[in-house]
Order: sequence, then structure tokens, then C-alpha cells
Amino acid sequence: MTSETDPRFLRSREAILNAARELLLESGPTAVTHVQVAERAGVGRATVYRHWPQAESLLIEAMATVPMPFLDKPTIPTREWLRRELTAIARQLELDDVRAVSTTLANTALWDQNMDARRAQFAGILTDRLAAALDDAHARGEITLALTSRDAAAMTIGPMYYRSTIERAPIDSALIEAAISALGTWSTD
Amino acid sequence: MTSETDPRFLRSREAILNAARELLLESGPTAVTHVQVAERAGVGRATVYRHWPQAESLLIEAMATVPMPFLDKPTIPTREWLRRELTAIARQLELDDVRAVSTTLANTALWDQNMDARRAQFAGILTDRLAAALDDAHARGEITLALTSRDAAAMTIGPMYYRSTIERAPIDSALIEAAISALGTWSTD
DNA sequence: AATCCTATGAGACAACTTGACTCATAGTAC
DNA sequence: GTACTATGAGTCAAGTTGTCTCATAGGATT
Repeated sequence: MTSETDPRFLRSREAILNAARELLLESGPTAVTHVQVAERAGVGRATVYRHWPQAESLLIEAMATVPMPFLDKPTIPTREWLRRELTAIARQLELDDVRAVSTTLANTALWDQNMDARRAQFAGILTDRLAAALDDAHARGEITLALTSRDAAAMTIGPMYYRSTIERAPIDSALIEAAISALGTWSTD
Repeated sequence: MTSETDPRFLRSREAILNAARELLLESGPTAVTHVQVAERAGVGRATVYRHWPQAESLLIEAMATVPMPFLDKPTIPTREWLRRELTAIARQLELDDVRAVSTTLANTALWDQNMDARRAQFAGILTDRLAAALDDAHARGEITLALTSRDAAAMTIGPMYYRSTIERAPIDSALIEAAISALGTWSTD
């Protein structure tokens, strides 16, 4: 039997990941230490070291277990799809764990290459999908773009992210509507 | 002689604050420890403990020494003032230390009350000043607002902050222009 | 059931870190 | 010159970190 299929191994692994995620959520990334994770997970300290010799790798994997906001496959009309997706992201940003993961990512990525790779991947997906959806909407004549389609993520998610992490206030639908209008002139206006 | 005027005291204090700021910038908030700061500042370890018994307070004060983007007194026309100020903020966000301070603030504020107070103060100033400037522009008939004036900070600074800290890409003037247009209909259009 | 394999918890361990304290020295005011 | 006090260097106990060892027990295979 190889480690990866041993139920004892998998049980410990899950317990450790859950404990790490809880600690991140409750007390921040600095709380994700081998000792604290072991206590919270109810496993031996040595077990945590065996699974993740580096606490930082554990933090990264624990962060990856938090469901982050993404964009579903675009539907038509794009404007409705966009309204729906941005509202979903807004709701996600109200969750403590999503805020914890995104701000930890943005912060630690400045000094840590592994974190930066995760940040880049995350940001890239959002920017790409939104750009593709808008390019398509433009090709169909649904919108006349006021900016490059690759600026759309910053223009729409940016205000919500700022509202949620810097102003720490709820995201109202007016902000979402304003962001959607800011992308260009919609033919359905 | 009281401590606060003793040149020896002030010299140590400055050296410690500078070292802490450098460490934050180069290696992140976790690098701001008594030992590392003492080494970098060229002072004894005990001196750092005497000045700041809590490393976190030192981090907060060191962060406060980094010049953060604010908004100058509004001039007329508001649109020109806004373009100028947002461009200034965009330039500031390209600086490593501004990114380090703002993302550290957003992240640590989630678990630390003192940091959260700083975050709230910082966010409040930007939101208030921008709202006041836009209310004034509206009263003068320079703009018909597409959103509440208190949403303006999120709508304009948000995209730049997201671009700079999540997408980690340069802020182009098209993004700034789009944000300005998103605020409403300018009478000078 | 019996056997083998291996992940685990408990514990021991040295190396290092942390925060507190002491004291001789030297920078500064008067 | 004298008095004051911030400082660096050093000491110290308590706690933390990462590694290793070993008996145990969970789980697969027969």
C-alpha cells in the first residue's frame, strides 16, 4: 500500500488541512504553525511534520481548500450573465474565509514565490474569462466597450474587492450596476 | 531630561523604525521581530524591547512612516482634480512599500483590532474626501452622479488597487479614465 | 485468523528563540 | 566636573523548533 491510499494517512491529512484552514480563518496566517495545527487537528506534532515539513506549504494547501469565487461559463445575454456572476462574487466576498484567503494571497505573494504563483493563477483565470465573455459580447454587438476587455476584471471586481477588504462594508447592487455600466455601452440600454 | 527629548533615545528610535520599515518592505510583516530589527538597526536587542515591548506596535508605527496615497484639497474643475489625484495614487501603488503597507493592512486588520483601526481611518479619509469633492461637483452642476458619492472611492481606487495588488500589473491611464467616466455624466463631455 | 506493512502518538533531545533582568559604560544636560 | 539615564553586552530561565526513536495499532493480504 502506498501512502496516498492509506486511510490512516488520508484521515490525518484531512484533519490537518481542516485545522490549518480553521486557524487561518480565526487567527490569520501566522497561526498556522505545526504545534497549533497538531493540537487543533488532534494529531501528534510529528505527524504534521511528516505530512508538511514546511508550514508554508501547508498554509498554501489549506488556502486552496477554500472555495474561491470564479466565473461560470458565459451565457447570453452577457449583461445578465455578468450581473449574476458579479453578484455571486459579491456574496463570496462577504464570507470571512474568502476575505482571509484573498488578502493573505495578495499580501504574502509580495515576498513568497509560491504564493505569487497562486495569486497569478487566480487573477489570470478571472481576467481571462471576463475578457473572453466581453470580446464575445462585443462581437455579437451586445456592447461597445469603453476599455480593453482585459481591464474588465479590474473595473468590475476591483471596486467590490476594495469595498470588501479596505472599506470593509457591504457591497450594494448599485456598485455592481455601476461597474457593469462602466464597461461600455450596452445595446439593451 | 525626559526620554522623548534625549538625542540618544531619538536616535535609537529612528534607527529602529527605519530597520522595521526596511524589513517589512524586503521580507514582509513576519520579518519584523525584535532580533532582526535590532541587528538591522545596529542597536542592542534590549533597546528594541525597551522602545517597543510588542513587536506588533512597532510594525504599526513603522507602517505609519510610509507615505500613503491621500487626496489633496479639491480644485475646480473636479474632473481635472480627480484625474490628477487618481494618477498620483496609481503612481504610489506602483511603489513596493505602498503595496506592502496596504496589503499588510488589509490582511492583518482581519484579526488585529489595532490594525483594523488604522485600516478604517485610512479608508475613511479617502472615501470622505472623494465623496465631498463629488458632492460639491454635483452641487455645481459639473456632474450627474451615476452612484452614491460614497461609492466613488471603491469605484475609482478599487480598480487600481485590484490591478496593482491582485493582477500585479501596471495601471494604464485608460483604466483611470474609465473609472472617472463610471462616476456619472460629466457636463464637460 | 494470522501475517505483514507502515502511519501514528508519545516522548526524548539538542539547538535555538524569547523576554526579562543586571551592570558597567558613555552620551548629554547643567 | 557632576549627575542623570539610554545603551550594549551579557546572563538566564522558559518556551519553541525540528529531528529522531520506538512501541502500538490500523488496515491490507493471505
